[in-house]
Amino acid sequence: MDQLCEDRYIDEDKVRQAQAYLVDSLSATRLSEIFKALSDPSRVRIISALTHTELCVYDLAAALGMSQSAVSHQLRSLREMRLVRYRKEGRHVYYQLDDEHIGDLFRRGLEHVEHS
Amino acid sequence: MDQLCEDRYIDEDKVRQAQAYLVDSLSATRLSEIFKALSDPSRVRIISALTHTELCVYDLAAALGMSQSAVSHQLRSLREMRLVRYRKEGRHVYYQLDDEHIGDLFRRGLEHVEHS
DNA sequence: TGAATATATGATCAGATATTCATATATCTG
DNA sequence: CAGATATATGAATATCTGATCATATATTCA
Repeated sequence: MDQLCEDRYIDEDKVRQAQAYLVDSLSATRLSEIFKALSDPSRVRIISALTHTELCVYDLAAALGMSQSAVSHQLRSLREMRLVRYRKEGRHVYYQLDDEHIGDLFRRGLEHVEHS
Repeated sequence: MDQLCEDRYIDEDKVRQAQAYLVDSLSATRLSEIFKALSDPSRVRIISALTHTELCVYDLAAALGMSQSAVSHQLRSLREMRLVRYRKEGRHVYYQLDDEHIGDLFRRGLEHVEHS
């Protein structure tokens, strides 16, 4: 009864129908994490720089006008999200994109930005 | 001279080449804002609920298991980003997606999540 | 080995964000 | 008009985030 009263004003059918299409919580979280990777201007620029070539950290920082430390911290996140991978060559660490999906999303997002 | 010394260890050519492909700051910011819209699990679930039908605020809240207030605050952001639009019908406000790009990015992101 | 170079990381801090709570506004209904 | 319903919003708060600074680790080279 209390249950009914609490829910009295909700359109149960619409709610159930919406829930049927709703992504589950785990997928929602994973999805949000992918988009979070591209939700910061610095990371967008890092990703864009890496869409055409690999770069070592300091060249990347120089190209972006960011500090080495800031870039390194962001690369750490991107690494943990498995969006970039690296290879070491002497003192240098060269980064490149590791996830074709990200490049894809990046390009599609960019199209949208450019067409509006 | 100082200039040269500061830049001594950077691969100028690589940096210039990377900069040629870099998105400009404005595009990077716009792009990051689009992705930021989908960078939170609650908003992902709101967007997913609205991909198939319009919903009024309380039904949306009920479907998501969120408070009316929390949903309303998020809808405000989504409104300001022009990602959703609404129509009023009596006391109810029905929301739907306003940006075909978002639905597109959402679906593509979801594919990636489901295939990995 | 010691100095120079390249990158990573911990601490810190300012600003952003998401939620809750209380309340305001608006609409409908009797 | 008064009460009920539906949504919006401001304040407060806890958490997250991104940058900086200082410093640690690792590699090369003289």
